[in-house]
Amino acid sequence: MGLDVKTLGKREANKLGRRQAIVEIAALSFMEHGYAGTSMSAIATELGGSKSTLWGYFPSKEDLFAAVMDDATAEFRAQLDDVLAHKGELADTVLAFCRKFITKVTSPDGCGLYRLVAAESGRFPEVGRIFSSRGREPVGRLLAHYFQSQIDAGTMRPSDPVRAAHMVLSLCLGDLHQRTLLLGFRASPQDIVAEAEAVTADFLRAYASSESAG
Amino acid sequence: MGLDVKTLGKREANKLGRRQAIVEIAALSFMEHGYAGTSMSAIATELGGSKSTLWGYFPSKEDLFAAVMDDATAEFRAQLDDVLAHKGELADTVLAFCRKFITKVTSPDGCGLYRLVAAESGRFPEVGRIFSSRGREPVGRLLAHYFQSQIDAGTMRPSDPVRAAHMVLSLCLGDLHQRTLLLGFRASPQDIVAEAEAVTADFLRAYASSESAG
DNA sequence: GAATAACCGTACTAGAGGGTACGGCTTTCA
DNA sequence: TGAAAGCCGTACCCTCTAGTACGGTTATTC
Repeated sequence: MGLDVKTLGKREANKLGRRQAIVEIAALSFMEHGYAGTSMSAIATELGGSKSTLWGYFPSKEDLFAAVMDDATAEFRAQLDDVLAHKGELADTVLAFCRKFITKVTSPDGCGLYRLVAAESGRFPEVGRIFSSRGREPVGRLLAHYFQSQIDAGTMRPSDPVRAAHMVLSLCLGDLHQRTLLLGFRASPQDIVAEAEAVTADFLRAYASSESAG
Repeated sequence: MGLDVKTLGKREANKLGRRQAIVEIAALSFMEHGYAGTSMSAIATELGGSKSTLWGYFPSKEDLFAAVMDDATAEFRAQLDDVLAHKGELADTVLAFCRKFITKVTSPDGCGLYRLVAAESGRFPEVGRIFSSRGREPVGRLLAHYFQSQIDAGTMRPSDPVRAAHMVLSLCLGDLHQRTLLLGFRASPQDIVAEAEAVTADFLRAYASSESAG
C-alpha cells in the first residue's frame, strides 16, 4: 500500500514484519502439505512464537490462508507484469516471455502454488477466482494486446490475438510443467531454454506472417 | 485380472463387488475433499457398512488411496486407448482425439482426478508416477506414433512427432481446462467442440504439410 | 519510570480423526 | 444342519487439531 516503513513506529514496523513472516511460513506449509494438512500449531511452532501470537494476527485458519493467497498472487502478477514490460522483435519477446513463464511454473514455488490452487479451488471457489483474476487473465490480456500490435505491424498474420495468447500460455504449461508437477522433475536452465524455444517455434509457425516465417 | 466372476463362488463375487463399491465411494470422496480432507469414518458411513468391514478390505487409509489411484488410472488409460484406436484423415482424427480428450479433462471426474493428483503428487511421488505412466505418457507415445505415420505418408511436414504430440496435449489442457479447474466452469459440448477445432487448427498450421494446409 | 502493546509459555476445552476390539447376526457352502 | 466367513454396530483408545484463557515477560512509547 502507500505506507512507508519509515513513517511507522517500531511497534507498527515490527508488527508488519512479523505478519509477513507468518504469511511466508504459512505459504510454505500450505504449499507443502495442502490446506487440510497444515496445522496452525505447526505454523506457530515453526514461527518460534506462541499460538496466542498467531491468533492475534489471524483470527482463524481461513483468514491466514486468504492472506497467503493474496500475497502469492500479488507477487506472481508483479513478476509477470515486469516480464511483459519490455518490447522488441516478435521472436525475441515471445522467447523471453516463455523463458520467464516456464521458469516460474517449473520452480518449486510456482509449482507449489499451482498445486495448492488446483487442490483447493474446488472447495474454496474464491481461491481459484483470486488466482485466475490476478494471474492468467491479466497476463493473457497483456499478451493478447501485444499480439494485436504485432498483427497491426504486420509481423504476425491476421488472426485472433486472444487465441494466440491462449496458445502460448497453454504451451508453456506443457511437458516440462507436467513433469515437474507430477514427477517432481527438477528442470535445469537448459531444459527451460529448450522448451521455451520449442514453444516459440510452434507459435511462430502458426502465427508469424508468411514473409517473416523461418 | 484373468478371473471371471462366473468361476467364483458367491462369497468371492460379493467380496469383489463390495471392494469395487468401496473404491468408487472413496474415489468420489478423495476427489471432492482431497486426501487429508477425507475421513475413513465418513467412507464407512457412506458405504452403509461398519468401520470393521472397511478395515477388513483395506488395512489403512493409504492402501485405500492407492487402490483408488490404480482404479482411476486404469479406466483413464482404457478410455484413451479406445480414442486412439480408429484412424482416418489427419484433420478428422486429430479433431476427434481433441474432442474426446478435452471432454475428459473438463468433466467433473477428470477434473477431480487431476486436482487430486496435482495436490498429492508432491507428498506421494508414486501418485504422480502412476498417473503419468498410465495417462500422459502412453497417450503421448500413441499420438507420436500416429504422427510419425502421417509424416511418412506426407500429410504432415517432416518434424519431431514427439514434440507435435506434446503440443496437442498441452493445447488440450488449455483455456477450457483451466477455467474448469480454477473457476468451476461447466463446459458445454459446444464449448468443447469449439476448443477442439481451435486446437486442431493451430496444430495443422504448425505441422500440416504445405500442400494440405488451409 | 510508568502505562501499554505485543509477546511468550503453558495449560486447557471440545471435537474429529485413524485404528482396534468384540459380541451378535446373516449368508454361504459342505 | 452346522461350521465358517463375512458383516454389522458400537464402544473404545490414542493422537492431533482449532481455538481459548491466563499470568508473566519484554520492548516501546510518552
